[in-house]
Amino acid sequence: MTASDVEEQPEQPWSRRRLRSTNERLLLDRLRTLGAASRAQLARETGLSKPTVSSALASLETAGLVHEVGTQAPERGRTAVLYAPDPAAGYALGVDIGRGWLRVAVVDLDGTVVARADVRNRARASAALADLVVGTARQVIANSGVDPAEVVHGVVGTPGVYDARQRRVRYAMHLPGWGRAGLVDRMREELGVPLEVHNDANLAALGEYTYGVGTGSRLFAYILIGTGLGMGVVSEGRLFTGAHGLAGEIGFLPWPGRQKPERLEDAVSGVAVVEAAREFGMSGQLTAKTVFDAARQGHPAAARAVELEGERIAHTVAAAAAVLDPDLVVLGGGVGHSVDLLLRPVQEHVRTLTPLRPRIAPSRLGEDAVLLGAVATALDTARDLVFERRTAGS
Amino acid sequence: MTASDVEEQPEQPWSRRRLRSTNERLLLDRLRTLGAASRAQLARETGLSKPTVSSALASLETAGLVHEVGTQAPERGRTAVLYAPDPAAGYALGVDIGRGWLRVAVVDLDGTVVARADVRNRARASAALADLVVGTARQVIANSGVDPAEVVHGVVGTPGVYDARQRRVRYAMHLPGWGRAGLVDRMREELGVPLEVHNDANLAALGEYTYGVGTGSRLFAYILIGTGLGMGVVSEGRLFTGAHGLAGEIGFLPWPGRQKPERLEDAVSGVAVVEAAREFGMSGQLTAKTVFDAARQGHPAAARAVELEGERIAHTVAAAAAVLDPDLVVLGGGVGHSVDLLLRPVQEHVRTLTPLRPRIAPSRLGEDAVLLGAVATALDTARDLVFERRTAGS
DNA sequence: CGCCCCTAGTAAGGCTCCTTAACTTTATCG
DNA sequence: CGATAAAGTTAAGGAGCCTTACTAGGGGCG
Repeated sequence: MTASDVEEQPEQPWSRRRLRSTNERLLLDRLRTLGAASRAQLARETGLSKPTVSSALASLETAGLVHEVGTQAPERGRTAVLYAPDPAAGYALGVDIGRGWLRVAVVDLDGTVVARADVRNRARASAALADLVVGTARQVIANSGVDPAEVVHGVVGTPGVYDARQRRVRYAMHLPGWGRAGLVDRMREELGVPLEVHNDANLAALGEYTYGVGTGSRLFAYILIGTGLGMGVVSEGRLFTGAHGLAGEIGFLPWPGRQKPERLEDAVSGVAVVEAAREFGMSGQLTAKTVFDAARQGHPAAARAVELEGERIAHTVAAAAAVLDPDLVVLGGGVGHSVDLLLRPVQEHVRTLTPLRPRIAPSRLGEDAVLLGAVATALDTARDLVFERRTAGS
Repeated sequence: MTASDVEEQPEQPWSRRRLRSTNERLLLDRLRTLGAASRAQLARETGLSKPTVSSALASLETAGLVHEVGTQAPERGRTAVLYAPDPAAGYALGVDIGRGWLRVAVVDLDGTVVARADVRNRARASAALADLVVGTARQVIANSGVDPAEVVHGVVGTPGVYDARQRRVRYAMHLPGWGRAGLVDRMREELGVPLEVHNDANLAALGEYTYGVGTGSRLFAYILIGTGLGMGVVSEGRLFTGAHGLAGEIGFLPWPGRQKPERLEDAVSGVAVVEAAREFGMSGQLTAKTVFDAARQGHPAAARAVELEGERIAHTVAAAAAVLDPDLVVLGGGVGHSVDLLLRPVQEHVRTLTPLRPRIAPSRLGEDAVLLGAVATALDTARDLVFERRTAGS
C-alpha cells in the first residue's frame, strides 16, 4: 500500500465548500510549520482578511483542531491571542521491524512521542513476528493512555518492498517467511489501525530528513549499512520510490568482484567486513563490531578490512552521487557506531572516484532513524485524516 | 534560470477570484489533455454545474483561449457544441544547441510545429554561436508568420548545466567558450523572448517522455550517448534534476578502468569506440560510425569494439537501474543509429549485472529528442503565461 | 404528422463565503 | 487622561457557485 492508493480519487470540483476547507487547511499548515500565531498575524501572512481568519479559526477550534496557547503583547496595542494546532486531535503509530529489534512508537500530531517500546525480535516464524508486532503495538497504545480509536494511521518499516497487488512483502531476505501474503492485512485487522508498509531504508531517509541531519536538503540520500544494504532518497521533501518502489536498492549495483560479477550487497554489508578481516588474517569469533573495535585499537588486519569497507562504501556513494546529484549523503545503520572510523576514508575515496562532492555525514538519529521515519510518514496521513474527519463532522 | 525561479512567489490567498481562475484552468486542462468536449460533458466530468461551465467557458472564449470546433449529435437529443483550446492563443520556442547542429522550432499551444530550421553549427567561438542562435530563431519566427510578441516563452537545450547565480553554463566541455557569463542574458535580450536553459540530456528525456516511447512511464531514464555521455530522468512526468541540476551526469560514474580509476564518460562515449577498435587492430580514418558500419559487415575487431561498448553501456544501465528503479531505459543520441547492434548485447549484459529488469528500448525521436523536449518544456510555461496574461486582461 | 422523450444549454434566485470599512477593545506613550 | 496603534468584531456588499426551472432542438414511435 503506497501513497498512490490514497491519491487516486479523481479531483473534486472546486466549489465554495472546497474553498472554505482549503483556507482552513492553509491556516492549519501555517500554524504547524511556523508555530503559534495570532489572528491578525495569520491574516497578514496568508493574505486573507481578518474576518475570514477569525471565522475559519473558530471553525477549527470547535472542530478541536486548534486551541489558544497564550497571548503576546505587541509593542503597542491590544494583546494578541495566540493559536496553535492541538496535538491531541489525533495520534499516529510508527513501527520498525528490524532483524534484531522491534520498535513501536505512538506520537501525537505534533510529532511528540507519547509512548514507545523497544523489544528484541526473537521471532523465528513470520506468524510469531506478526503477533509480536500486534501485541507490542497494543501495549504501547495502552501505555500511552490514548483511546485506540484516536490512533488514526500507522506506518510499518521493514526490509524489502511491499507489493500492494500481491498483498505481501517482497525481497525481505533477512526475515524468514516474512514474504507470505496477507500478513500485513492480518496485522491491520487485528490492530484496527490503517497500516502502510514501507522499505526501512526509505523510512530511515525520511526520518533523518525530518528530524535529523537532512533537514532542508534538496536531494538527500541515506545509506543504510547493516545486515543488508539499502538506500533511501528524499527529493524536495518527498520520498523517491522509483517505478516499483525499488529505487535505492543499491544492493543490486554492479560491483567489480574479483572473478565473477558479485552483488554489491555481498561486498559491503556487515558480513563482508568479517570476511575481509578473516581473509587478512584475523581469527576467532568475529562480528562486524569486533572487527571495528580491533581496528580502533590498531589491529592491522582489522584496519585493512575497515579500509576495504570504506572503499566499497565510497563506490556506492560515488555511484549514487553521479546518478542523483545529492547535496548530502548520510551513512547510517549498523555501521553507525563505526562512522568515526569510516567517514574520512570514504570521503577520500569518493574524491578519487568522481569530481562530485556531496557532503557526507554520519546519521544523527542512529538506530531510531527507521522508527522516526515511520512516525513522520504516518503523521503526514494522520494529519490529513484528522482534518477530514473533524471538518466533515461539523 | 530554473523552474524554481518562477515558483518562488508566495502563495496567493484563496479568494473567490482564485476560485474562478482555478475552475477555468481546470476546464482548459481537461480540454487539452482529453480533447474537445461540450459544455454538458465538461460539467459531468469535472463535477461543476452546467451554468458554471457555461460561464467559465464564455470567459475563456472572450479571452481567446478556447473556441468552438464543431458539433456532435448524441444518440438522442439536441446536438452539442464542442469546444477546444485555441492553439493560436500563443506560441513557444524550442532550441537545441548541439555540437554539430543547431535546431530551432516554433510551436503553437497544441504543440504543433509551425516553423523549424536545422542549421549546421560551424561556430568556433561562443559569441558567434550566440549570434547564430539569435539569428536563426529570428528567422524561424519570421517564417512562421507569427507576431514575435506572441512567442511568450523559449527553452534552450545545451550540454552542461546552467548556473542561474553565475549566469553562465557550466560543464559544457564540448562547446568552446560556451561557459562565458552573460551569454544567455544577451540572447534573451536580443531575442526579446524569455529564455530558460536546460541540460540537453534532460530535455531529450522529457521529449522522449512527452512525444516518444516514454509516454506513461512512471520512472523513465534516457541515456544520451554521443560526443559526451548524459542521462535524463523523468519521474512522474517531471524532470528529476537533483540538488544542483547535475542528476544524471553519469559521465561521473565510477568505472573500473584497467590501472587507474577512469571516468565512465571516457569509456563509453563515441571516442571510446574508436579507441577500442584501434586497440583491437582496426586502422585508418575511424569514426564511431565507421566502426559500427564495419561491425555490421562482420569485421571482427569492430565487432569486438562494439561488444565492449555494449558492456560499458550495460554497466551504466545497471547502475542507473539499481539507484532509480526505472520501468524504462531508452538509448539515444549518436548511437541511435546503431541501436540495432547494441540493444541485444546491452540487454544480455544487464541481465548478468543485476536482477533488475527495466525495459530497454531505442529512442523513437532520434536526433529530434532534445528539440522536442525543449519545445515541451517551453510549452508548459507558455501555457501558464498565456492563461495568466489573457485572463488578467479581462 | 404530431406527440413524447431525451439531451444541450440558459435564466433566475438563493446560498456561502470572502472583502472592505467602520467600529470596539485594550494596550502603551506622552 | 487623551492620542495612537494594534487586535479583533460587526455590518454591508459583492463575487461566484449551485439548484431549480425553463427553453431549444433532435429523433423515435404511434
